[in-house]
This record gives sequence, C-alpha cells and structure tokens, in this order.
Amino acid sequence: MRKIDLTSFNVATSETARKINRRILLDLIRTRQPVSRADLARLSGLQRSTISVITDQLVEEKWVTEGAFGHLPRGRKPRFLHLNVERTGIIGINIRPTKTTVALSDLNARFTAEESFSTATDPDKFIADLTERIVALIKSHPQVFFEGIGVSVPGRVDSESKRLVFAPNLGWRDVDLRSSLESATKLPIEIENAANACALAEIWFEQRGEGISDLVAVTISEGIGTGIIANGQLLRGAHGIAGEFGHISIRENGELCKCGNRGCWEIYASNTAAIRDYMTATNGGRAAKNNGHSNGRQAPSFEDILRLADQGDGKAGEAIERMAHNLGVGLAILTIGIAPRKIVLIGEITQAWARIYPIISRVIAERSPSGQSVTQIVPAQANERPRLRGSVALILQKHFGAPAFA
Amino acid sequence: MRKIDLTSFNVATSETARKINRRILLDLIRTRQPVSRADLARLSGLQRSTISVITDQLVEEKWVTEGAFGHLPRGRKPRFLHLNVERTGIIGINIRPTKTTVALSDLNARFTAEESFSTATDPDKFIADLTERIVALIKSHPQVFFEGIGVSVPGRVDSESKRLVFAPNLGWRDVDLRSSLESATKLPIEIENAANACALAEIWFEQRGEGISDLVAVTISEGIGTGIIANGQLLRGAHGIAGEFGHISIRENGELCKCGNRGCWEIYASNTAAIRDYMTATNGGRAAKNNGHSNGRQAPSFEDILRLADQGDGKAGEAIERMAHNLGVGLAILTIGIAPRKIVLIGEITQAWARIYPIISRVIAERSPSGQSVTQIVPAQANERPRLRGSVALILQKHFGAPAFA
DNA sequence: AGCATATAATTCGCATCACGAACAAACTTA
DNA sequence: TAAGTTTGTTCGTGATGCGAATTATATGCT
Repeated sequence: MRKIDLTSFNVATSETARKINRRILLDLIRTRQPVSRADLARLSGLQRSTISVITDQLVEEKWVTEGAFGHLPRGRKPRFLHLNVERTGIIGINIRPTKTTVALSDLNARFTAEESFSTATDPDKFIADLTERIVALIKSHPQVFFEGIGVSVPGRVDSESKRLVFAPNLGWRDVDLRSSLESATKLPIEIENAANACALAEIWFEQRGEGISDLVAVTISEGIGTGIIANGQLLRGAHGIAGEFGHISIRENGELCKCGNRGCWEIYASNTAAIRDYMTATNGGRAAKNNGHSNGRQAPSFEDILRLADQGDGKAGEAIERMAHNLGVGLAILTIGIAPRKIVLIGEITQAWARIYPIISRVIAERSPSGQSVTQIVPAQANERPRLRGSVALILQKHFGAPAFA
Repeated sequence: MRKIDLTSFNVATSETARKINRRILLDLIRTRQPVSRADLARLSGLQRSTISVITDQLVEEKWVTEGAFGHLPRGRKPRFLHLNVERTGIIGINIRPTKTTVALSDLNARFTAEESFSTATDPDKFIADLTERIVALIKSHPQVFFEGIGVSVPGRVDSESKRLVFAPNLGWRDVDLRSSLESATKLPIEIENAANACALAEIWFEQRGEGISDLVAVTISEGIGTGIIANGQLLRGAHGIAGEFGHISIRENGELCKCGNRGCWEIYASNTAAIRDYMTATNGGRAAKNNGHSNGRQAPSFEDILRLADQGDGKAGEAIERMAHNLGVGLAILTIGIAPRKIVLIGEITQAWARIYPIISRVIAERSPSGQSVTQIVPAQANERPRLRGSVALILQKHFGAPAFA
C-alpha cells in the first residue's frame, strides 16, 4: 500500500480507465505474444468488447500488428496480435571510461545496429562525438520511427535535473549530456546510472516473466555499482543518489578510497582489487600501492587474471577467490538488509561463475540469520549487454510502465 | 515509473476514476482540514461539481463531517469539511518483550484509551490475555465503529501468511497472532514488524506534510531494527524479511551474534551494547561475556546509564558515546546505500540527542562520498509512541493509501 | 435600500469508458 | 447440412468527470 504523495499526484479523468487498461493490454501483448483478443480477455479479466476497442486503437497507432491465425480444435480461429517491432527504434547508449557504444534497438531490446568509439576525455569533445554518431545513425535509418535515446553512464545522475553529477572513472563533474542530444535530435533523452540501468533491464527483459519486482543489480568493473528495484520501481533516494553500496565500508579501518571513506566494498571486490591483489602476490607486495604500472612491470588486465586463473595459475586463482569472498561480504549486506528476490551480478567476473559462486554462496549463508538466504544470486548473460539493454529500458518504461494515478 | 506486475494487477472499471479521486480528496481533507469544497477544487484540480458529488458521498458515509463556516472578505462563506474523527476507532497494539500495550485511537492517531499488561512468555497464554483485553476494550466503547486492529511486533512477520515468523527477544517462532483476534473480534487484523510500523507512522503522521516518500526508521532497544520506505511504500523484500540491517556485519571478525553472523551492527549499537560496554569498563572487563547479572553485581538498565551519563559519570558517558559512534557507522551504510531523505531514530537513546547527534553526524560525514550526506537524521518524538502510531497506520493506510491499479 | 461584485456550491447536458447481452463470423464434427 | 463451439463485434446502459450556467450568499458602494 502506497501513500499518496500530496505534493505531486494525478487525479483521474474519464480517460484514466482507458489509459490504465491500455497499458495492461500493451504489456500483456509484449510479454505473451503471439496472443489473441480472446486470450487477452481471459488474461486480463476485461470484457471482449473492451479488448476489441482498445486493441483496435493500438493497431491503428501501430503499436500492435495483426498476424497469423491460430489453430484450435473447435470454433473460429483467433487472430494473433504481436507487438509491432518494426514501428519503433530506441537508441541505447553505453558510456564507459574506455569506449562508448551507440546501438539501435527494437522494442524487444534486440539490436539491429551497433557501433563503438573511444570515449574522449574532454566532456565537450565527447558530447560532440556522440551527437555526431547519433545523428548519423538516425539519418541512415529513415524508415524507423525513433522513440527516444537512453543513456547509461558510470556515475551519479541527478534524477531531477537529469545532469551527470559525478563520474569518478571519467573524471567528469556536472556534465549536461542531455541538452545537446535533445536539441540535435528532438528526441526524449533519459540518462541513468549504469547499475540502475542494468536493474531496469533485468525486470523489463527477464526471460520467462517471473514477475520479480524486488531485485538488486550489482555491476563489478573498475568499481562496484548497485541498482535497487523495490516494488517494481527504481529506488532513487534523495536527488537520485541511492544505490552507492559500492562505497559502504566493509573494513572499519581499511584502505582509503577516493570517495573519502575507508574500507569501501569496491576497494576489495572490484576488478581493480583483484589486479592489485595479484600484483602484490606476484611482486612481494611492492606494487600494492600502485594501481597500474609498477617497478617497470606492466599491470595485467582483469581479463588476463581471469585467463591465468582458468589456466591454473595459483596466484591468479587466489586473487579471484579473494575477490569472490569480498563480493560475498557485500552481497550479504544486501541480502540481509534489502532481501531482494534476486541479485544479478554484471561484470567480467561472471565468466568464472563456477569458481566464484560457491564462495559467494557460502559467505552469504554464513552471515545470514537462520543460515539460509531467500535471495537468488545469478550472473547476467554477458552477451546480452546489460547496460545497453538498460538504456533501452529507460525509454521502454515510458510507454509500458504503469501510469501514475493518485 | 513502475513496471506493471503481470502476475497480479487490477484492471480499471468505470468506477476506478471515482475510487482514485475519492482517496485523493479523503487524504487532502485529512491533511489540510479544515478545508472547503472550493479549496479542494483548487488543491486537486478537479471540477467543483466533481468535488461536490464526492464529498457528499463521503459525508453520507460518515468519513467526513461538515463543520463551521469560514470567513472571507467577499462572497459566500465556505463550509468547512473535517475528517469525522468520532466515526472510527482503530485499535493499536504494541507487543514488547516486557509489556504489551493496547490502545484505542482515532484517525489522527490520538489515543483515547490505553492500557498495558505484562507480556506472557507463552505465546498461547499471551494470545488469550490479549484477546481478552481487546474484547473488553471493544465492549466498553459501544458507540465506536471499529475499523481494525494493527499490531506491532518485535520480530519478523511473513507478509503473505501474516504470521509472526520469529521474534528473538520473545523467543517465539511461527506464531499465529491473527486468527484468534480475528475470530474473537471479526475485525481486520494487520501485523507488522515494529521498525516497519515506525516507518509507516512517520510518513502517515508527519507533522507538517513534508511529502517525504523515502525514509528509514531505526529502532534502537535490545536490538536494532530498520524499516525502509521507498517511493512511499514499505520495502518488504522476499517474504517480507527486508530491513534486517541490524544484522549486517560492521566488524568483519567481530563478536558472534545470536543470529549466527559475526559483528552485527546491533551488537555494537544497541542498548544492550551500551550496558555491556559500561559493565566492562566499570568491572575490569570481567563482566563482558555476561549479559545481565555478573559477579553478584546487578546490571544497570539502559535508562540507568543514560541517567548516570547525564549526571556526569565518565564511564557511562563513554558508553553512550561509543554507542553513538557505532550507530553512526551503521547509519552511514544506510545513508550511502539507500540515501533516504530522512532517517528517524527511535529509542531511549534519543533522550541524549544533544550528546549523540554530533557524534553520529560526524561519523556519517566522514564516511560519505563528498563528505556531505543528503540525509537528515532526526529523533522520533518519544512521547508520540511511534510503535503504537505505526500500528494505527497499518489500518489507516487501507483506507487512505493509493488504490492499486495496473 | 438597491445594485454591482465576488466567492461558494449545485445543476444539468455531454463525452468517455467499461459492461454485458445479443449477434455475427468462422470453424469442426456428426 | 445442422449442431456445437469459439472468436470477435455491435449496441444500449450506467458510472464518471467536465464545464457552462445557475443558484446561494456574502461585502461594499451609491
């Protein structure tokens, strides 16, 4: 039961019922397609007459198309309805410190075009690059009706002003990504933190509609990001800065983090942590304080460590396992405090799932009251590009999310 | 934007608009009373004609009463509308390990009757006691129309089955508090964890409608409980076991907690912690492992320690300050991870607010990225009986919460 | 007192919408 | 070909909010 926010609410008009039912049917068609009008009546509980009126409207607006006829043992054949995938293009953008990806997606988060370019260090230069690419992408697809542009960024986004407040790994502060794109394309722009985007992708594009409405997405790369879905919607917190669990302290007097806190989770459980750990182990601890090159020796990439561990390298394996342990420590906090039905891990580390899952699982079980956690820990399908799908979800939810009343 | 849960949704009918607008008006009347129909039209944006129809309905159903006439420099005098406080009684129950309180409240969480009795250790005996008291309370108020019974319990409640799963400080497991009360009174019963109840009380009975929809309530007594409100509703998590932040580990290899985890927040920041800390300090550490009596010496109550600290006792003051520090450590995790607009602290410790707030505040600031937290930390008004008010909110929200559609 | 003006609240015709019964369409089986 | 079955549409009804017109009730100016 939600409290009505009397500082910002919507009253119902005579069109409200239609808006609500329309969204429900659109969502049912999206997730259950192919589906007949009669099916929709059974699934929704609405009268068949009502279904007909609404679906006709959806067909007319080209959200839905009529497809083949179904086959039944008796009676008139049903006409299947499908989501009109061709109608709409959504541009998904994934900004990462090294490279940025621009992709064209349909409503099912299937990508039909994709290109990457290296992320310029100067925000203005970057914005110019990005705008150019997007304009070119739009021009080269004249038949597509574009719905909007979703952007996933590795940093904090102010949910009101829609500005990028701070992106530590890019070194950007208070960047307005939106205005330039908006004026160049005239399309709606949505910008969101990468972990939040991943969390959205997870509820909007889950495989078999499990109906999970409470989950946490944890992105593990240079740092750790968390995106929390509670009651089917993103937990944004004051000014949209919730979900910084990567910077909670798991060691009271641990190492100083660049955020100013000590012993942050991401100091011990990010890719960076594993690299530093491996360097320390193979170099007698001399390289511990250096992140990157040290004593003339080239620092390995995280992928290198994964590969080495896979090939049986003991030190690399230990680094991965220590990282898994520390991941578990933080995940235990999430399972105990938030108790989501599912936590999705996103990052290269999931390639070593068979190795890390038992460790994570044990650490969480040890720390959970009653020893058994209700939270399922799963890896994201890496080839599904969670961040890009999340940026698509940002636009998708504007058309498929629950309309806000009261 | 919320995703529609296709496993459980409500379609809109022709009455849906009315249900929505009715709730909005009822809430506006509750929070803005006294208020005229014309005021409601301005506040809601609905037509005055619509307002008239709905308010007439509310008056007829005795939710609202027409009161005095207002005074204006010009024009017809407005007729003020009030929430009909007399109409309804809500029974609030607060179960605590030592004593249980039964109270009769109106819709504004003002208590008109209240009595306490000691909590029986045997659940069956307790249920019998409680049922008897409630039946007597109802009998002695024949003129009141009872809306329901809200129960706040110091333990975990399964949100589906509505059973008390586990109450560590009572030693109860899987207790069905509901059935007996329901069959004896025929009233709706709602049961909720004490911290969750406090969080609800905070958003439903906040002083000056600040419109805060993200907050955390932290109850500090024998243990620590947390109740999280996200987007205006309780974060329940899988099986309603979210909000066990009291049992997250803040010291990696800390003391063993009875939950099975090590170094739990509540081990260091609960009243019990301060008592143990004080005993250790005044008894050369000999009493550290004993909670309660030790070496023939009577353990002080937490109130004793507060009083001693207030009187200038150094050891007691240090115990309080250490507790404040440890509270800050856990609160920092909440401010960083959840970033609520407000955290409300509930417990005897808030009596020493002037002493503890600077410490808590500093610890949080030290640990917050950018050094400044957006979260306001405030004490609950102790004389407002947050738990009881929360149990009233449990029933209140069924009538004043946002109706669920889509 | 009488009239202008202002504000509150109600009345009434209209458009939107879901409902549900009746009907039409389309298909299978005997 | 007739009966039965399922899909999908048509149409009249009731609930609802809108908005203009109207009524009710106040103050102030002439």
